[in-house]
Amino acid sequence: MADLTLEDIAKQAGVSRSTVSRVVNNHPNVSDKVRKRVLEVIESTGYHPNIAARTLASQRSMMIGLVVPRSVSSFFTDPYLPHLTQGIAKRCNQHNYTLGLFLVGTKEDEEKILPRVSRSGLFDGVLVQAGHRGDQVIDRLVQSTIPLVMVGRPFNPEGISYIDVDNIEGAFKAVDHLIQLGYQRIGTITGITKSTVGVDRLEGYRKALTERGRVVDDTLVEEGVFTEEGGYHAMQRLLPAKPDAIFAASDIMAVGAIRAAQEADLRIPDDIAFVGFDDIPLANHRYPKLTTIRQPVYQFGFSAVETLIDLIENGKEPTRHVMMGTELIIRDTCGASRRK
Amino acid sequence: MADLTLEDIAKQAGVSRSTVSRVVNNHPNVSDKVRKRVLEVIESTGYHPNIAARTLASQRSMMIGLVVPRSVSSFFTDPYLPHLTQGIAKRCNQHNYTLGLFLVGTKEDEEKILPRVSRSGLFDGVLVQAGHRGDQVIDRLVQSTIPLVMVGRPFNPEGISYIDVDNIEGAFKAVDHLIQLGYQRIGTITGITKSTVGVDRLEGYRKALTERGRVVDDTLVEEGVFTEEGGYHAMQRLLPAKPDAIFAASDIMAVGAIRAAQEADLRIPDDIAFVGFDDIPLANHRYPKLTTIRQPVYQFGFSAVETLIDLIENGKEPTRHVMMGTELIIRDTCGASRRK
DNA sequence: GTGAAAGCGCTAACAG
DNA sequence: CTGTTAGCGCTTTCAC
Repeated sequence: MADLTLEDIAKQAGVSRSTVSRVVNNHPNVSDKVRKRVLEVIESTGYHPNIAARTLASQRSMMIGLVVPRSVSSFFTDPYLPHLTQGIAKRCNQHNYTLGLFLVGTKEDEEKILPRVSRSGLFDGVLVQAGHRGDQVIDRLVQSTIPLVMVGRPFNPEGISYIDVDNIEGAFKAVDHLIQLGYQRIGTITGITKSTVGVDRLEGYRKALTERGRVVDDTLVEEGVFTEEGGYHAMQRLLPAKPDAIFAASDIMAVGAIRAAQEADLRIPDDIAFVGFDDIPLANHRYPKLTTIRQPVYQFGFSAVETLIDLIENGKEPTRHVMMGTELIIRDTCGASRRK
Repeated sequence: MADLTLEDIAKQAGVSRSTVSRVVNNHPNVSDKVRKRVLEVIESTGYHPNIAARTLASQRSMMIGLVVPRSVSSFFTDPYLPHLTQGIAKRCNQHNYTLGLFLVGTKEDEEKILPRVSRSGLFDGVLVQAGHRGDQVIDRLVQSTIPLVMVGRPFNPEGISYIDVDNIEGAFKAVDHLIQLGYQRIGTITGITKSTVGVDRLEGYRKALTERGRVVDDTLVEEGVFTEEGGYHAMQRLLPAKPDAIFAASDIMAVGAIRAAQEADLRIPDDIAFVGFDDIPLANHRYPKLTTIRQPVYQFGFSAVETLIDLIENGKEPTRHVMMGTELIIRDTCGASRRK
């Protein structure tokens, strides 16, 4: 049971260590007879290869790391990351990779984590969630030679593989929907504009208004951090401008914004409409239910893992960019059912 | 930069490999002079030890795994696990441990994950979130010889170290609070009673009623899964019994229950009061704000890691049991401010 | 198709 | 205090 080695199995099966190794690794050059015998011994003994030894000898660990930078503060506030992590974990399992998790909370964490993930050969590759412009961890990881895939477009994407949705287009759909419904004073709560998501969704908002011949009124634009409270406070700042509809750059901010509106005795969607972004489970579990732009977060995880494994096995060049689609999900807060 | 070995450093510093190893591992028997010289070479070359080699030679990987069983379905639905994971990750960093994440989603995952975590020597120990009675993963992990700490009390705790809160006492506090406020028909939405949390919080509910001379009315008790929808549906079943207060065994269920009550045109807390359990961030970001029992989830993570490292370094015997405190957080949904 | 042998990079006695 | 010497358990040429 405990601590069997290749040698032990070899002895019991009456073959050499190499042969057992070949069997374990599914190499072709083993006769069916021998293979069967070895497999039986392995089965009956419950042997499992020692991963550290295998890693040392093969220079492949079959482990990848997921790094969540410090500037991604919302790990347990927003279901986005848990959801992404699930997708990643699932795909790792399917490919027999083990997932290492690195949540960077402080400068101190940063120093401890970086060497462990970028050198030392323990990880074959790294997944990094995009964060704010200038995040140390991201920059330093990108500079290292380890295969790397970012989830979310970085500001400076040269030479970096990443997966993302078209945030401009997604935001465009949201705002255009509000325009079609006849709202006149459409405001937006942008995410942090130190992130590409924040910038892109704001641009989508602008683009929709402009293309429909509206003017962008800066008093209707407020920046918030990507949290419930961020949305709440941004909405409070927005209220004096009397918007009749809001596009919030994330569902969780939309939830906060709605709370602010409700506290100001506004009815939703009669007095003010909302569209969010993400389609988190809560969006469909609120009262009223949130109209939003769905992005396939779980699939991000799948795609990120696939891409990373591709990089590991086939080299980092050329750079891979995967773009995934978004979808407008119409529910109650946009007022579509009453307006049209 | 790339692929330096101990040998390289030794050569450059003019010492033996062992000496460099001693310096790297902070062994005492090295003269200050030599230590300094070696450290300089390490610094200037950017050398980092190869972890696989170290693991193989020392039989210690400095890695622990976190296993989330299949029966814990709410990984991205409830902030509990993300929060716990954060605490664990933080403590791992501080102790220079690397965290491996295993989310068991399907039977298939189970088969792939178990050998990777229980044998193969890759992990020095495992943290397991408690799940339902009879969960395969938990049982099989417990049977293996790997050091293991459960987060949450298992049904059969013999020989198993775990950390938990006193759920009976916590639920007691919640229900007693409602009793003190004068509510007469106090119902409860229990969690899944295939879990110890579910069982214990129900027992706390019963105990509070009984100790205050009330009778437990089974029509006021409904079981739900630990999700928003679970709470929503349980509440719908509870409504005909006309409760005037509800203790929900988790905040997320309370949120669902409140939605059901609101859809039935009940005002909160005037028509019906609510107390939850957990104190998730949302509890304080809802309108009205949720009265709840706070449990120190982040600290669970800390404590679990500490305990596991203790087990790894000092042996699994005797079994460790850590109990942490809960706290009643009074907000709006219990109606305390209006009643008293 | 199979075996022998040389490492992978490090730790840990054991000498000295 | 420092160096020498075995391994740790596996992969991977290279012969046969």
